[in-house]
Amino acid sequence: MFEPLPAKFSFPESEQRVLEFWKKHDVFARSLDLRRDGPRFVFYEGPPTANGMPHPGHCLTRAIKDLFPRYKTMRGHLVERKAGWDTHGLPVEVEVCKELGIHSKEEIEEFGVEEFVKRCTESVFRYTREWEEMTDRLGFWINLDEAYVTFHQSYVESVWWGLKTLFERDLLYQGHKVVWWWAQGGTALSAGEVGEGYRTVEDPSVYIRFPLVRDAERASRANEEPRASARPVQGNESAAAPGEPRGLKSAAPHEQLDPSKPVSLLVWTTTPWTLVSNHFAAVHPLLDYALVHDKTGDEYFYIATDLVEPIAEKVKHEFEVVSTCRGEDLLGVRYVPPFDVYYGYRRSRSRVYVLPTPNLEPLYLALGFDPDARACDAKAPLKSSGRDYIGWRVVPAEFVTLDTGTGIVHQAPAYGEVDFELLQEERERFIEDHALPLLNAVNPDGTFDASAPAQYRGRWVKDCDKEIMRELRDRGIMFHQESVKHEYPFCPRSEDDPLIQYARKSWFVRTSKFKEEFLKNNDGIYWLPEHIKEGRFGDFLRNNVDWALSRERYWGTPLPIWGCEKTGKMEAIGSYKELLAKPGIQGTAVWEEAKKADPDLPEHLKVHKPYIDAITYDSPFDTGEEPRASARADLGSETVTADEEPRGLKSAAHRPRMRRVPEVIDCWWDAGSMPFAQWGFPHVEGSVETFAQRFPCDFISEAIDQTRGWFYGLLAISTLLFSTKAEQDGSQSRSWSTDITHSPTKSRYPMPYKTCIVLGHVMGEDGLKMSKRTKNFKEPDYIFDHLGADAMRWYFFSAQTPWTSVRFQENAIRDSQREFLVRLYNVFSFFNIYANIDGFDPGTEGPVSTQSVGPVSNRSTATGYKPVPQRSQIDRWITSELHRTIKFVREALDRFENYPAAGRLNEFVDALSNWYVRRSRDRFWRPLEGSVGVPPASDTGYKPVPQDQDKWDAYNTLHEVLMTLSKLIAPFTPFFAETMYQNLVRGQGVEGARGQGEGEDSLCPISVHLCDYPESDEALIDETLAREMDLVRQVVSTGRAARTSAKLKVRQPLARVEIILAWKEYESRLQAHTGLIAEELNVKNVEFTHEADHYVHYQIKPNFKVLGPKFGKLAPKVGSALNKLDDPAAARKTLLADGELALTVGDQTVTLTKDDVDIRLEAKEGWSASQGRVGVVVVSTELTPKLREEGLMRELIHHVQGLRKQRDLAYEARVTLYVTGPGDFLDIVRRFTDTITSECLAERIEFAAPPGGDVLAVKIERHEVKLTIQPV
RNA sequence: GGGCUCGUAGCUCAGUUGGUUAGAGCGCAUCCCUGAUAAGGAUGAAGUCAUAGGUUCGAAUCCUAUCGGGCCCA
Repeated sequence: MFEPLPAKFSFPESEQRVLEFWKKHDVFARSLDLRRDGPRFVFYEGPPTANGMPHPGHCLTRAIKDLFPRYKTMRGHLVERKAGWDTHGLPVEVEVCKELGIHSKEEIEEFGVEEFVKRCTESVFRYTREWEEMTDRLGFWINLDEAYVTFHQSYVESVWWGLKTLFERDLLYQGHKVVWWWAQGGTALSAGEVGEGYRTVEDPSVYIRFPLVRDAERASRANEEPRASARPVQGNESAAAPGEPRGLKSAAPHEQLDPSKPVSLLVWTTTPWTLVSNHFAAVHPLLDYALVHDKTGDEYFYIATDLVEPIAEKVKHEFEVVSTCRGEDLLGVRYVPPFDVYYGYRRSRSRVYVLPTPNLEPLYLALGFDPDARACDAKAPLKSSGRDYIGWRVVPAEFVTLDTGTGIVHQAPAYGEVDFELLQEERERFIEDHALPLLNAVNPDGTFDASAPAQYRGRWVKDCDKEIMRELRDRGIMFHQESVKHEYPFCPRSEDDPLIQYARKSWFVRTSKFKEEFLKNNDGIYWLPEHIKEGRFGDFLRNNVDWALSRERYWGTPLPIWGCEKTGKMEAIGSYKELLAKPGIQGTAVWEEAKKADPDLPEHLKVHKPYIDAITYDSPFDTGEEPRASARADLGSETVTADEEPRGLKSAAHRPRMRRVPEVIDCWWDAGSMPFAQWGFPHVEGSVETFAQRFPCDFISEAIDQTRGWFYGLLAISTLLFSTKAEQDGSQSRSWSTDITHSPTKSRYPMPYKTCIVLGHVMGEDGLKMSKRTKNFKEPDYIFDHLGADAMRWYFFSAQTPWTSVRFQENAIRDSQREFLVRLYNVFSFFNIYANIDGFDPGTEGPVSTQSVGPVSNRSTATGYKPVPQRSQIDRWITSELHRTIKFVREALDRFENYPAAGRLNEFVDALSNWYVRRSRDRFWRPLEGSVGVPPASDTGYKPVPQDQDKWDAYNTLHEVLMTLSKLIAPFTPFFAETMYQNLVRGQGVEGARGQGEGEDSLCPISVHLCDYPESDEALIDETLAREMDLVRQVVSTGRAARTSAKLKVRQPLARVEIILAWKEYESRLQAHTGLIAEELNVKNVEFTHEADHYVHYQIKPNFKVLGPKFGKLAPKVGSALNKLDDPAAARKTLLADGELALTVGDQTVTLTKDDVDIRLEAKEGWSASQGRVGVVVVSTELTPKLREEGLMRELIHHVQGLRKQRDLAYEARVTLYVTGPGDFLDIVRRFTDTITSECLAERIEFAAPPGGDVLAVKIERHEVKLTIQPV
């Protein structure tokens, strides 16, 4: 007995019961236990952040992450799944700021870092419950109880270990980076965040004069060597001879002019505030530049030659080109910038001088090379010998274009990435890096600092634009001013704050040194889709730049570097324990007191700001040597610096202390460290071994935006720490990694993951990005409650390849559910109903095999069991289809291709429902021999009799198929699979399932998820039968079309169909199935006709695939000649008889063979015929009286069945049928009494008016008939 | 602005190495069937394969450019 299914089956409700069942029996844990000795399949969970509600996109990721581990588990692997939470980063801080109603870093400091950080820990777990519920409800099996958490002490210390290793290998260093800076928030934003915040705004667009310094030195040289002739064209090499300032050798056109004439570079900018910090003017060395005479203002300008006309037109001035030159001729030309603050700066002569701002320190230091000069005249020594000016001269740059501006670009390296790179290039020419200062008149909070002109100090730079422009106009520097609309980024979290590009000191990891290793590693990764490997990801690796690691924020893994306050020398710390073991440790009390004051404070916070910052220790670097001033700034000192009086002297009485640098690190680094940090490697006991067993990983999957996030982080960090190159680098930490990389069982590449499925994004109902504002998507919970988790999962798996973006549409999910799950449910329910009616027993004495169905399966105790090969054709056919499907699905899943696998399952269920069950229905309905309709319960001692064998074959086959299917779909739709399994195999609904261990043995696990994945049995696959059945289905489909066109209902039996096949060999395939075709088409006879010219036209079509290569240019002509054949039927005969056909094409004759052409059939008009791919089917429309009578009988049965349904009678209920009507009709009914009573489960037919009750009056053809049924 | 990717029926998507007649499902319309009923079947309408060039005997497919969407980076 199978637990009867409810009248109204609800997927969501049944899923709830399955969830309870899993929980009650701890099925996930048992599925792991079961495979304890199996080979590992390593899965890494990319940690989500739980500070927001989970949305449909997260469901997709989690569905895919569940599918393959479930599959691998059923294939015998041990697939541990450790969850993780990403808890650090700016988004968390911003979320907390929002709650607190604060904004800037100052406000955070004011609020208190201690409390702030505590709030962050609370914020990141705000939605943990929702996340856990979603995870659970979706059926994503993952160990949430032992999740790794990136802010936990053991995790942080693991990350520290990695960073220390890199620091000691000189792979972690400090440098500058120009970032998109949110000044009000005091932080850099990630590219993604910047991308979100672009808006169209109107900004000033100004053309500015940079008057030239009429350099006497240069001019005299120019006179000696007027216009040097041919020069090499390569930018940098060209201009400067060794030891000479660049450009000095060449002569620029203006040097021929009268020195009293005003000559300027004309530059363009949209950010006037950056002019204060101007350092260079850049030209493209290979572009043409013109010296123009502006007749309107009687002055001279340099601009790019191609822009002379557009600019003249724009400003409505009359320009005259005096002469032209290459950009490289201008290199080294000096100019006067708009502001004097740096240009005119002079190093103080006084012994003690306090700089007004730390931003001046670089300039102050740079002037050390030429202490007596004003900055504009200062020179510093070059590597090549000689000296060059430290600024305010023309430099070469490849990035200069003619798209906008003047072809001469104002350079303020502190506020532009390319500007900054250019500064670095210039620096390369000098012996000392700091010979060229980074000029920066802006504080990190976006206000002008004390080095800026007095009227702008302390004000937000963008607010000063207008006044700066007015000043420049007043001073005659402004040449032209307008405004321009363009895209400019704003802070996406605080929409009124424009971002600025701003150079910050930052810590970098030298990833670029490992580019080759990355690529080698990438080479072995199996990417889906494939193009990621060489495309997006490969490109990213090839263009690798050093990882900017540090963040000037509060909530993140603290950078574990302590520096000597005196010497600036630094060292890295690998763990908290290591830190506490340092000599002269101080500051631990801060944490202890905080903990005492608030015992609930998470212990993990002690490795975080601000507590960790309080810990200092004695410097090991106090060797008495002089400090380097530049080193002092590395400790984040913003304090005033005095000449020759280093800050350290203040504490000279004490031993110098080691203090932590202030930064925290990029949270992507946290996530990328998870392969080892999730185990607390190497500090936690046993973690080295644990890690070694679980590295590298077999499978990860996240959405495409993780390419440069987690995917890169994982690969980069693992390669840096554990690759061959890492070993060669050598370090004291090497012993850790050798354990991993020397393990003979692990291949060195790829690491840290072997397969990566890159998912597309989930879109809203309208195909656009999901948006909380427009609410263009349904919440996951809504789908769970209305359609169920399986429906959502199936939609994700089956609707498209996982890497295309998918619309989250309720209707689409419902449709895919209907197509697969509902259809499958119908079959399942059909089986359930009739198996119970007939008392089919799947075999209770021996357990059902967990292995796939096959001749060896332990099912011999099932009612009427017979091995598959001895069963009927259709049973063998569906079993064969099942095993072909198993094979296909396994192969697809082994390649991590869920989409084709799901598609194949869908096709199988369609074949099962629309062919097997439909074709086999009457086998299930037929009464058991001698039962007189009363089904024998299995306990009445019923013994199968031979007459019933076909019925039991059908039950066995369908049961085997459904049972196997439940396992096959288990990784995809785990809930419904469980429901089916419990019902079919365990013989009950999940809620009634036997308790743990009870009635269970190795062959009958209590859950489908503890079963092995079905194996395909080649012996049961019959490819020939599959092809035949395919052909039959096509013929039947064609035949039905023919009936439709003749307007003959399928109920009406017909005398015969004729099948005309395009190819003779099809006939032999169909011969064995004529009975089936006859039944399906409700005809008495099936005939094959070969020469049927009266039914069909023949067409001889060119087969270009063969003709093309054979005839080349003649092929189209041969083709059209074939299409224009006068008598294709005759040509066909010739071809069939002789094997070849001569054809005249133009003036030549060609010979065609059978392979050169395609013969097609087309039904002639006037026949009830229809054509399909295989041929033409013609139905005979002639109705004999006998056929007509049969049709009437079927019509009658149809109405009776309608009545049964209308009365809601049980399927097996017996009735008495009352019929009245015309005598001739009743005669027919009498003749068919046997058929009617059997089909309608009628005990007898009364030809009398019924004794009351509902009477159905119908018209059957021309007969008025009254019908009534009464249950017996 | 650069890189990657996609653009095929009203919608969602297939379309293998180029082969002349571009498919499926859903939806729609008409009809049928109904003892699986949240079903099932048949037929039909619907496509300048984003656009423009090129290569080729032949292009949805290969090449180039353009337009549009997405993602990543500037």
